[in-house]
Amino acid sequence: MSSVSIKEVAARAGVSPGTVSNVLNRPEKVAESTRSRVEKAIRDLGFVRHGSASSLRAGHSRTVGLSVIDIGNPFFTDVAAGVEEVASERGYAVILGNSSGDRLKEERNLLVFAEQRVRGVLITPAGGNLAKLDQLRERGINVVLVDHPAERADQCSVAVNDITGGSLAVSHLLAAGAGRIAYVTGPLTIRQCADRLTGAERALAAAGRDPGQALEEVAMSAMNARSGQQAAEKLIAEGRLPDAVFCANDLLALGMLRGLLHAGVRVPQDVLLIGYDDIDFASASAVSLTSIRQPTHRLGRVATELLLDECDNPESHAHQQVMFQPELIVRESTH
Amino acid sequence: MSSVSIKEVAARAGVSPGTVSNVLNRPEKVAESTRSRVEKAIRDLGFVRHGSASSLRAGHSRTVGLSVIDIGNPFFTDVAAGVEEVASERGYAVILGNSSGDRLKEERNLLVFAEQRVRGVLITPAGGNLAKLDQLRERGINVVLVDHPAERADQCSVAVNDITGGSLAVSHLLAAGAGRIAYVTGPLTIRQCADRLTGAERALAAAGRDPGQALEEVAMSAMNARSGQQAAEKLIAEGRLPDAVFCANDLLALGMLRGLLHAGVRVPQDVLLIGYDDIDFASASAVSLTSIRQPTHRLGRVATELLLDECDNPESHAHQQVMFQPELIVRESTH
DNA sequence: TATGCTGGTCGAAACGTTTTAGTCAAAAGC
DNA sequence: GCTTTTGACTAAAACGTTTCGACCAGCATA
Repeated sequence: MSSVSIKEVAARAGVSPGTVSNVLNRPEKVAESTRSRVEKAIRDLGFVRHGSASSLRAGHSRTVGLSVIDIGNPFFTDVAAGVEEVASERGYAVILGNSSGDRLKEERNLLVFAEQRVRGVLITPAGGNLAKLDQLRERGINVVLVDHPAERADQCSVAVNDITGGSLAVSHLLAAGAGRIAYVTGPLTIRQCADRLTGAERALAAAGRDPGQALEEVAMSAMNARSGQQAAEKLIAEGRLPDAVFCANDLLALGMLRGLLHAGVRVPQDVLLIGYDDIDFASASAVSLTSIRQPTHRLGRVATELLLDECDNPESHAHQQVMFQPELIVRESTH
Repeated sequence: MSSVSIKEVAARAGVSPGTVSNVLNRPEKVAESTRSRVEKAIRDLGFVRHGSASSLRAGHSRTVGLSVIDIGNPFFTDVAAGVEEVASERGYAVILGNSSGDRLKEERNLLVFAEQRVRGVLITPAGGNLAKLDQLRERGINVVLVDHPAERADQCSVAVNDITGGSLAVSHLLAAGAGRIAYVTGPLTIRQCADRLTGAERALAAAGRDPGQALEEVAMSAMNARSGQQAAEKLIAEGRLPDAVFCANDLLALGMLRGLLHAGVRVPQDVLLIGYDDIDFASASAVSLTSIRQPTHRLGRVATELLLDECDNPESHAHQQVMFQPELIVRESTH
């Protein structure tokens, strides 16, 4: 109820409001003695700066918006944790938006961000709203793309090379002796899924195989464990079990694993299995899962650092399109 | 850059700023013809209300703070998804804070929330900061406790009965023929862990067993899969494998499962296993996991509804301490 | 002694809304 | 036909900061 304002602090410390503001924002500008007097008044009165008033006058807030595709996916959760970490270190608050892959929902999130006059936006675009993002930029809100390489050079982005990832996975399967490989994926309209496929095909070509022969695509509509299990059942029912299965994410792979084991197919003896993302649960499954690790947490951290750098040093800031490299983590499922 | 204000909209529509504000906030108060004229001006100019200015003057923002203990835990993720859903429906933005179980970090989050003058706070307390929460309330910021029953009647809380949950788990194990049961848990200073133990003991007592005899506690410092596996290794090494294992959460249970299978112990033939939370991965593990389901998503939704009701209808609002009941989900691991 | 600096502080004008009291014309009540 | 009421709108005062020019004392320079 009783919100103490900067004026009351000023009165108690016997200075002007402007001086209190200086203590808050540029302590070095005010004399030691008055500073400590003001600080005491702040403590005594339990003063807390009014963020809205502050950002109204200052022209910018200390918040960033984060829009993710699926807060339930450990991949995004890890990213979010990294974002929150950096933002918190720098005194920024994170406004969370979950687009659920829905373009309209994502648009609503962006509107909320715009209303809050966030300092910047971190977004894994669900698709279709790239023009909206440019509008945000025109409004002076910086945008960093997360897990999505920027097409243009005038913006920052942070991503992981999915083509390399796909190659890593398939090369490993080939080295382990696989002949026919199934690629279990989500919709190929999802960039990540498509890129991983490209990588897989390149690895096959590099090994002298014909991708059209050696690789079978199994596209599911969702990318969760249920879909993975359905894919397993399908492969088994149709009697065309491959030597190895490459799943576009770990949730699919875990479902696949369960489906295979359930039908008495042994992993890795009968079928090799590799996932993608290396979520925590990948190592905890009954047959621990070989996977492609992405620096998820790092992704979130770097994206946020880039964003805040762009905010705090607008003229010295150089846009960067950071591309991380994925890493193969070998475990029981291909061993 | 070019932020259009309400004044410019007013000028273009040939009305006063106050009228534009009315169109925004109480459209029914303004005549049809002017309203549509103003709305057109808003669209033409791409006006977006300045949240800070709005909340400065109005005295309250349209944001809520959410402080969770571990954003990496699917339990909290599901809660957060529910929160985000309701908040978004009602036009509120969610400010996310991750306390990592750290009291200082939690305190920092609360400070950020206070600065942002959030309308309310949703928090799963990490411990020790309950006085700080009262301070928030004095400042007029409503607080709803999440997964933590309120001790006093003057506040809202949403929780799930962990005693019942513990009883459900152990009753089920007893019915399945278990004699000696191990309870693998995190620190018993965590309320949830302690309550689940209490429930377990009650179930034993109700079945005429002596809890001191039939139940062995194995307390680990962390509640993740790694700890679960360590617990399994410990039980096996010491040669005191029980008939059944009750884990205080699914992460522990998944680790336990892996540890047992790895050592050639069959689940459920040799040892029955039950977890807690029923996270998605529980059903996707190689031996699907019997677990205690909590209405996680619901928890988040109801907590947010309660909070926003308290904010929007301060006088008619009745504080509620909602207690949900957990549910036993039987799967292969006890079958 | 006059002049220019400098470090420290002050006062007041913003920032973009919301809200309250007030204006004014037209409709309604008697 | 006069007052009241109503409906639609306006003008201006807040809300709590930040920032900018002004100010002033003290000190060094000339």
